[in-house]
Amino acid sequence: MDDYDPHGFPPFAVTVDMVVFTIRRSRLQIVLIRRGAAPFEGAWALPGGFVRVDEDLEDAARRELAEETGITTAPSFLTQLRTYGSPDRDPRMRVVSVAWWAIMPISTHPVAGSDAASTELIDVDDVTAGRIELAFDHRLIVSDALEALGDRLETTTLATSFWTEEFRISDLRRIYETVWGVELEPGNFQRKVRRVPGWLQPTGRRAPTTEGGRPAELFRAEPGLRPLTPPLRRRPGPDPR
Amino acid sequence: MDDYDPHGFPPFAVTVDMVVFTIRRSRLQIVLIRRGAAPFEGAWALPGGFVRVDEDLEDAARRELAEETGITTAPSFLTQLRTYGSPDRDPRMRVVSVAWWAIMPISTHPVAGSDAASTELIDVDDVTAGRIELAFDHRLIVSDALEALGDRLETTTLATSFWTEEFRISDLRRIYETVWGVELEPGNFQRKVRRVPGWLQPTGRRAPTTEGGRPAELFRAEPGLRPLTPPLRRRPGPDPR
DNA sequence: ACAAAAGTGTTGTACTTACACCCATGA
DNA sequence: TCATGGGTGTAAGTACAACACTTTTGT
Repeated sequence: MDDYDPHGFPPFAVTVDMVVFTIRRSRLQIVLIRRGAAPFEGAWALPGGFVRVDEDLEDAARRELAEETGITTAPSFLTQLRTYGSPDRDPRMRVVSVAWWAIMPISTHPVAGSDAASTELIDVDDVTAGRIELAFDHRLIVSDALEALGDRLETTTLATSFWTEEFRISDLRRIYETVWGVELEPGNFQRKVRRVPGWLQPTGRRAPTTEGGRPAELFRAEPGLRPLTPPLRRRPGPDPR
Repeated sequence: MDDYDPHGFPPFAVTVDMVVFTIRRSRLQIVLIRRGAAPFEGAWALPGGFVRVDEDLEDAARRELAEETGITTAPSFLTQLRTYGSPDRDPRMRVVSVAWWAIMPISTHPVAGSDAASTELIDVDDVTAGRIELAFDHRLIVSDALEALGDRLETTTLATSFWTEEFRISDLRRIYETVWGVELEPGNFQRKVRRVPGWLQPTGRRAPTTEGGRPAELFRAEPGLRPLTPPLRRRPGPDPR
């Protein structure tokens, strides 16, 4: 930084973009908004916007999420993804965007239909498969965020951040299946997550049986985030043909 | 981004900072420069500087590394770390810095003493332990980069990027030991890395024996980067007391 | 012969997948 | 009774750490 020049620095705009994951009807979804102005007017886009000059980047992410979507509950998890700054990513000017990803607890998904009329929850599959067009490089950002989420599920207790209330082990399993796009053995999954000391706290209650079958035990998640030892491996074990 | 305002956006400076790892005399080191101007004049700092207005972020990182350190060989690995943008991280103005980390091959470490007189290779330990003071939040950036490096060694074949030429398996083991700060069983390590198909390519040659002992086989690394299956786990296996 | 590093063998334990099987409920 | 999902048992295979042991060089 020897060539530092406080008065002649190039003019950059700095924005934040947010990928907010939630689960609805066993489907992994993200929060999107409809753009009201050019470019990409009418297209779907991630919530986000300008960072203020005295504002921390993470604060900006939280603020823009609340302002643009009407979501008032704080995400149960929020972390930086990476920064996207290709010179041509915005047709009008040079924009560097710091992307974040987050998890919204499931109990708070009256999101769609909130006061922000243009806010919707969209299936991640529809985005990654290209059935939904996103503005700017937002489709790439969503792919990267999905990758990061999948990685964190392997090594940390993050998955339970999708609930503030009770859940069944099969609910937890469906998170993993949805994010990883695989099917997991119910029995083996059960044992693995139960073995993690302290993660799943028994409530003593049982779920009402909905489609037949033995009622499931209900658990509450340990608060906070911890590394999983051993990790829940994504790849189906060793398979060196 | 509905409140997009091309003419009134807040004035941000965007910089890049680089953490460039290399190994010298079995010690993990990073490239640092001496600052020639205020603030932090005379202090150590990471190479880095302003992103140009039409320049890709990664290109800026490579350019600043070359300009500030005189290092002409391209790093064998370069990836984004994260972005640091606390409002008070630079006392003069609002700066958002996109941090990167990289690996320099060992054979190219005539770096210290190159034409950039202020460039030095410094032990990472001296930085993380606070024996060397760094400008701005650069000590935090180094810690985060070290963490990221350790993680990648677990799951990818990245470690061999430290060499362009031949190396011994014990050289490779010392990388892991240095970055993770642990001692590894030579025999077990040997088997694990040999088991990865394609990673270590035999050259048929043997190292001259330096301190006695059977001469080691010399290997060359497979080009590119691959996931390690199974990963080389950092934690000493399962140990649930 | 001895020291030292390279590399292999072996054993007991942990973890995994696959799949059989039992449990507890509603219809 | 049957269907269904919840949950446990079990066996074969993989990976692991620990450590003994053999190999191959220099002195």
